[in-house]
Amino acid sequence: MTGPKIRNMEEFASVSGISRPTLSKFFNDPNSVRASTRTRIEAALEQYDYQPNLYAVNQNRRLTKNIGVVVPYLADPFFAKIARTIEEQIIDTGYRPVLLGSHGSPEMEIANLENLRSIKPAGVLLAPLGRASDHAKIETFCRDVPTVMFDANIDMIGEAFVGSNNEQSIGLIVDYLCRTGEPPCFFEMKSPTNPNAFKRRSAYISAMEKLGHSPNLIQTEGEGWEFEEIGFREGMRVVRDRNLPTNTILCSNDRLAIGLLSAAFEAGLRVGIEEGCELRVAGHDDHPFSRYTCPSLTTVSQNYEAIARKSAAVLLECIEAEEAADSRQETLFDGRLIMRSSA
Amino acid sequence: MTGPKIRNMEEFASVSGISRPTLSKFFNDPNSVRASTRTRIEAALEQYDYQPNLYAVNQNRRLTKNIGVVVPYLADPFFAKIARTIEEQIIDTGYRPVLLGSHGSPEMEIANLENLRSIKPAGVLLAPLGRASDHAKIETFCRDVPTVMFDANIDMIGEAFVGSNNEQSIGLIVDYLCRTGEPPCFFEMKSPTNPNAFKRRSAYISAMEKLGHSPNLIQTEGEGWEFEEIGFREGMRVVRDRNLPTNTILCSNDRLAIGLLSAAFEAGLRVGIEEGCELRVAGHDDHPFSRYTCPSLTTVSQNYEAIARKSAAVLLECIEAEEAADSRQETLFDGRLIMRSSA
DNA sequence: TCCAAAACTTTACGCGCGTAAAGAAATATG
DNA sequence: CATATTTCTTTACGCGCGTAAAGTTTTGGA
Repeated sequence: MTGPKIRNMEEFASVSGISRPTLSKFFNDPNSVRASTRTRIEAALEQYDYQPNLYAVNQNRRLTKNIGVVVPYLADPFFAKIARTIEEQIIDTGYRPVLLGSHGSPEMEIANLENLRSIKPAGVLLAPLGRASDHAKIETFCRDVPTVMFDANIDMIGEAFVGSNNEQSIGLIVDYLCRTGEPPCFFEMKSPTNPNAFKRRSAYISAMEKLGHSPNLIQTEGEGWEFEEIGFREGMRVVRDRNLPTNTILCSNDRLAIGLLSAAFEAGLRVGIEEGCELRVAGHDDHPFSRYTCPSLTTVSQNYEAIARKSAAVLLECIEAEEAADSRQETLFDGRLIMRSSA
Repeated sequence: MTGPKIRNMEEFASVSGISRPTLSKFFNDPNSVRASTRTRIEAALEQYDYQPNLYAVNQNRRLTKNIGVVVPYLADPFFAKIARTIEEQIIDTGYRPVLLGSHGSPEMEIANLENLRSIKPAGVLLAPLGRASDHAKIETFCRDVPTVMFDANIDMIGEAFVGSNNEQSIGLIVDYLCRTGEPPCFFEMKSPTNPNAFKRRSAYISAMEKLGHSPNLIQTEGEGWEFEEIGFREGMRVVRDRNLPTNTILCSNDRLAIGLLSAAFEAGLRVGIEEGCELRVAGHDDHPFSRYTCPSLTTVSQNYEAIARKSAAVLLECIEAEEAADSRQETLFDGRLIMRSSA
């Protein structure tokens, strides 16, 4: 960084003694040039600080190094965390992540994709809103740019899907709850925002039936992404009526459980596995805050680290293969039981 | 969208009957052309779907329409929310927000800024890490690109600062707590991650002294952004020792309070304003989850909507003025007391 | 109606880099 | 050491758009 400011690749070529086309190759992929010249270039880079103009590069390359990352709701710490992990993966492989949140809105989800189109991304990692998503438009988008879905699947759309094995994880916790107390009823939204909710519902039902219990669904009203609010409101009703068929509630996700726990607390209902508790509550996802609920929430954690790694890896494969895969692979990771004091 | 795909502005010029330079003006600012031609262009845009190549545009314009938004921690819903609001403001004014989170790391904060440099942003909205930030490097950055700080101030750096009036908001809640019960002690991190913490500490002290009480600080160990964890750990100690000089605790922020409440609950300590409660706990920020703590958290809300609007507005002024302001304005918004059941 | 000002068209160049082609130089192979 | 192969340099063009300059048309005010 001692020399004067370099204005363009031409100038850097003259001061470094390397021809511009070779430099161009180098910046595209440092390993595409001979080791000795690579060393020379890197030495020059230490002296003069230069980096290629991003816009000029991307205008001319047919594929940019940009990778879009779209999540349904950035204010949900779960998505913020998984997005962050994905970003790290992408950066490590030399690409540039572009993070966008859809704020729970299908229109914004499509707007985000259209926006990504204009930066010509090499690929996109999309955690779709799910049921509410505009499937047709997403499919159109996926035909143009390699897209891997994660967290929530949309059948047949995108190059691949990476997510959680809801069948396994719900089975795990239903199993645990039945083993340690009364079989759970299932607390969820009547028309869930998230498509995983449907998988979890049916996973709950089949897990219960396998154990010889009859499933019992508590379906709340409410739309949108204010899950705590919904869990709280409906939880108040459930708790007030006191007409539960069981003392154990399994929530479709942790955020509903957080609202429910809050309602139970306000109603003076003791929740937990300790002596004298009237209710057990369990969640799903191991939300960052579930450790600090009162009582702390028993739940099942998604392996979001693995999901992030795998989805990024699969997308990069697609990109480097430079052609649409002939088959659509789906990868599901198992959940892990997190035993705390609420159930 | 009926016609064939348009490849570039040249083509769009021929099909629309408008010359390319005029189109270029239009896309830069629709109001810079005569109303009649603007109508003609917009009519053509409805028929043929075309939008200028982002990279070609940005390569040649001396200033892009990009605006960087950097927050210290995206997984904190408070920052996710304020960032979202800022993004909306930016989009409304025809700019493109680029959202980056620093993940609590000073290195990543600088890396984010360097990254932004390469996309030549028209300006940047920065919520710095604060104490941990590399002040020198941030200052260097601010000399090159117009930057408005929000949430946390760094003295003399950036074009302006927009944030909360900690003096007022802490005064508000100290006042309330003293009025309705025992004067509070102050629960905070010994070496706080956030610079607002220092302001809040001194605001607490002066508010207490003004009311004729002697201030009392409980300073926890711990570094980083896992505030709930820190609040919980230290809360356990406080609760176990039971040697508080008062039954009222004011936390430096809601996330510490969330951890503290969790600790109190586990220790079987009843928190709240109701009959029979042993402890009152209050927070600061009106964190999205503070409504659902047990008991629900009494706190003071930051006017993040106003902060977001104002900081975006100030930055746009700077950008359109095209010169560094001669003075550095600081705008502080008042907080609002949110009374719930914890205090 | 006339005329100056405003807005437009035409023409042309430049931005910084990707990339193709042909020849020169450096390596690898026997 | 001679030759084949790889890698480099030189040269040249194109990407899509910003923008300046000069000439032409449109507009609006008196």
